[in-house]
Amino acid sequence: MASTDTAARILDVAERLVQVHGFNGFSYADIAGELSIRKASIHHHFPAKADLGAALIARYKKTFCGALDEIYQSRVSADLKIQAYARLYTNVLRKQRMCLCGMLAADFQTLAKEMRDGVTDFFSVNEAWLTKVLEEGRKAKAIHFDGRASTLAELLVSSLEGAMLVARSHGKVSRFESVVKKLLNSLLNAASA
Amino acid sequence: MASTDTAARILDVAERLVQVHGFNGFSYADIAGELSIRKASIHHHFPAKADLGAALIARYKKTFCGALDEIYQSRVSADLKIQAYARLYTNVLRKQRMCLCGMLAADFQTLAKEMRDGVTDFFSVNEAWLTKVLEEGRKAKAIHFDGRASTLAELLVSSLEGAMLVARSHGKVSRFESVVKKLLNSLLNAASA
DNA sequence: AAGGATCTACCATCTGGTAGGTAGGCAGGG
DNA sequence: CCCTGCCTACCTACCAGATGGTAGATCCTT
Repeated sequence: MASTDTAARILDVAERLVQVHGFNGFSYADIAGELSIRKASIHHHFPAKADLGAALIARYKKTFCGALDEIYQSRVSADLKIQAYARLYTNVLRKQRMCLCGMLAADFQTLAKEMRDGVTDFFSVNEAWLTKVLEEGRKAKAIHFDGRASTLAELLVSSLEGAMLVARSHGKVSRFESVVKKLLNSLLNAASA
Repeated sequence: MASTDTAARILDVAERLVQVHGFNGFSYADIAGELSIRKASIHHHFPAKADLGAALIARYKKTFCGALDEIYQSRVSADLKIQAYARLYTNVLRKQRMCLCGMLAADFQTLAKEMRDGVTDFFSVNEAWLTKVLEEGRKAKAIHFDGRASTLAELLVSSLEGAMLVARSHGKVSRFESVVKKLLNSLLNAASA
C-alpha cells in the first residue's frame, strides 16, 4: 500500500519535473528532496532513470487514453469532440506544463529506446483517435474537410503540440486559446468554441 | 582570425548539439572532444554556458532574419513567400535537427533570463514578419483569410514548430511536408506547393 | 520469519567553472 | 633593430558539487 503510494508520488513529481524542465533537466535528487525521501528509495521503485521515464510515459498514455475514451463515448458531434480534445491540451498548459510526450519529443535523441517507442506510440494513438473522429464527423456532415483524415489528424496533433511549446515561452494561455480557436475554425469549418 | 574561427566552430558544434539533444543534453566536454580542443578554450570564448547559449541564439536569429529579408525582397506573391518561409523549416528538419529556438522553448524554464528573452524575441520577430506578409498578401488578394493577421501568424509559427517537433520523433521529413502542405492549403487558400 | 520498503553510506563519472601558466603576435620606446 | 610589455588564444591541472547508480543494514508489516 505504502509502496504503491510512494511510487505514485514519485511519478507525480517526476511527471511535473519532466513537463516543466525536460527529461535532462531534473535529477533523482530533485525528486527525493521534494518528497523528503532518499534517492535510494527512488532507485528501489525505478532502478534506472529510463525505467522511471518509461513508467511515466505508460501512466500518462493510460490517463490520456482514458480521457479520449470518455470524449469518444460522449454522444456529441465530431466538432465538439475535437474541441474537447483541444481542451485536454489547454488544461495541461494551464498548469504551466508542456505535454509530457511533447517535451520528450524534444529530448528524443537522448532517450533510451523503450522511451522513444513510448513517445512515438503516444502520437500514433492520438492521431489514430483523431482520424477516427474526423472520418465519422465527415460522414455525419458535422465537419467538412478535404483530403485524408489522417493527414489532418497529424496536423492537429502537430499544431496543438507546437502551440503549447511556443505559448509556454510567452507565458500566456490566452495566446494558446486564440490560436487553437483559429486552428479549429479554419480546419473544420466548425463553430467557434 | 584564429580567434573568430575557433569561436565560430564552437558555435557550429554547439548549435547542432542543442538542436539535436537540447540545451541540457550536451556539455562543454562534448564540444571540446569533437573539436579536439580543451574545455578551457571554450570557457575562454564563452565564459559560462549561458553566454554560449545567448551567442547561439543571437547568431541563429541573425541568420534567420537574413533569410527572411531575402524572401521579403523577392518580388513574388505572398503565398509563395509563406511557402518559402515554410521551406526554411524543412531545411532544418532535413538536417535531422529541431529549430534552435523551438528546442530552447522546450528547455525554457531551465534557461537564464538572457536566453529566455532571446527565444521569446525570436518568435516575436517571426510572427511580426509573417503578420506583415499576410496583411500585404490579403490586401493584394494573393491570399484569403478571416480575422487578425497576427493570430494567423502565431498559428503558423506554432504549427510549423510543432510539426518539426513531432516529425522528428517519427523520423520522417515526408510527414512534415504533407502536414505543412495541408496547413498552408487550408489556411491560405493557396495553391499546393 | 519473511518480504518489501526505506535508509545510510558509498562510488565513479561527469558537470560547469577556475587558477595559473605558456606561446605567439604586435605595439611602442630606446 | 631589439627589447619590453601587453594581449589573445590556448593549454594543464584542478575543484566542488551534481549525477546516476550500488551495497548493505534496518525497519515495518504480514
